[in-house]
Amino acid sequence: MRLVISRSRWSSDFSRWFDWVLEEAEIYDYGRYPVKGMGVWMPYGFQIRRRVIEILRELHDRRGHEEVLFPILIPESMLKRESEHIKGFEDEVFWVTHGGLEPLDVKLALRPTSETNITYYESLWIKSYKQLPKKYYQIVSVFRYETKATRPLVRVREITTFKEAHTVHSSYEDAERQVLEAIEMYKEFFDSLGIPYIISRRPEWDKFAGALYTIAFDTVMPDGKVMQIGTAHHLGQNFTRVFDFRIHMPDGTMDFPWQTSYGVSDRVIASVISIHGDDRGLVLPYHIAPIQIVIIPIPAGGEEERRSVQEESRRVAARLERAGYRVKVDDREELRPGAKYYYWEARGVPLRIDIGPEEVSSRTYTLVRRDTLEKYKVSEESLEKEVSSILRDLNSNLSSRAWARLKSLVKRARSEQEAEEWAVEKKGILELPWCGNEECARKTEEKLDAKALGTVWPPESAEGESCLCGRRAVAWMRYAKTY
RNA sequence: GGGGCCGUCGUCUAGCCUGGUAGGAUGCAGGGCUUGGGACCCUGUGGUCCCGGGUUCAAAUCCCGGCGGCCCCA
Repeated sequence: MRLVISRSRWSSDFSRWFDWVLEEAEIYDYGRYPVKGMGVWMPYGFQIRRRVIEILRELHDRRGHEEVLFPILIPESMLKRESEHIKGFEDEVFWVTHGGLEPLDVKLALRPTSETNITYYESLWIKSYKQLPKKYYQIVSVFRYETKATRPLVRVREITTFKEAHTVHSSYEDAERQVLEAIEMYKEFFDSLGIPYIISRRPEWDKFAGALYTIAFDTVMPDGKVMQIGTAHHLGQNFTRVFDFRIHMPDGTMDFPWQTSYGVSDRVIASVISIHGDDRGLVLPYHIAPIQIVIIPIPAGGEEERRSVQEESRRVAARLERAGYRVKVDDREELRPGAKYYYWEARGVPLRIDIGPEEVSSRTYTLVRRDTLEKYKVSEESLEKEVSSILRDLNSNLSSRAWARLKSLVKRARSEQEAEEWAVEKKGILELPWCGNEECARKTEEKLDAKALGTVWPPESAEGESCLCGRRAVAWMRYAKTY
């Protein structure tokens, strides 16, 4: 029997596919909790999440970031200190207004993000340029009172996995260097998960509330819509000024230091699930898979054969565990092998090993990789070598398949006609020459019924091109339907 | 922000229009028979019909409000 992978439901009915896979693979139980926009991480999903978080920790620690943990409640006066910041968030803050039966005299916000309370503490801890640069991060829940339709992991009211980094610097330039480091870190992070991305400088009117500028990572989901998966902000002195956070500078003066912040969220997990999946369910890169190898004993034949299949399965499991893999023998007697194949395929286990009387007598194993469903006959001696090479190949295949898809969905157009052709389907990202005027981009947004993501980053001049308005273009502006 | 659809065992769903015994499938548990791509048979288990109010002799069903989910448009 020849098995082929199919991705028709995955691409044409993505929304339902996504809900289905979260439930079927026991990742995130959404829609039953009696508070809108909140869900429950189930054990299997939690393990995936934990491994993704560990990658983030390792990355930040290695680059000199220190993990901290700030309170979840922020007093109103503190959150409102920076006026642009609060303007950007005020319509989506959850407020704690009572303690028991008593109304509080100071309202407390459930943090939507932590620039304010962290800056306040930095101002207490940091007195001199000699302490800089300083890089903190925390991985916490943040809350946003979403009024639009919510979606599991993508648009929720409790973002349960918010990695926010906050840094302090003695100059504008050093903070800018930090934004570049953040971009390098996120590239490394998304590359390790095989998630393809494009990097844009968000338009002025869509930057983070309180930032000088925002650099964003976006990816394209199976339905062709674009999702923001990471951002890095140069905060300038906006927050340090309002918290009167001044330090001793090398020249003996006192001045406000410069800051950056950058974050990723649950959406990373949503995208790793979505981008690599297929009609059978999840396909997980092996380093984040809770179970990397599942062994299915095929208990055919007589008593004798069945026992030797059992023993061989356990022996192989032990052997692979010694080699460092997370292995599971599915010896449930109530399910037949076929049902187990579907079960583990839905959960995205990267590699399956079938062991039946045939394998035992021929001293071979049958390996089936999840991404392509290809079968390999492997000799007893070469087991570890083959497993390792298949798993590495699976990861790189996931990545290149995803990158190829993303690249095919980024289109550069030069005329209104080409732009209109794109707008028929609106799949992926459209790049157009842009004159630099907000009004012009706004009009194009309206015309295309798409959102301006920002300009190509690193900056690429659009010399010789002209904007749709006829003026000389200065940059490439990206447009897309977004989540 | 605007519009539409929907909420019944863990899950999917019938019943609702035309008010009167909540039924099926799947899952789960036990047993039998099987086991190389979702087997089958028997038995059992499982429901505050989303919540609150109203109408009625009687509400899953009709009406109002709330909560929650999905889809489309902006």
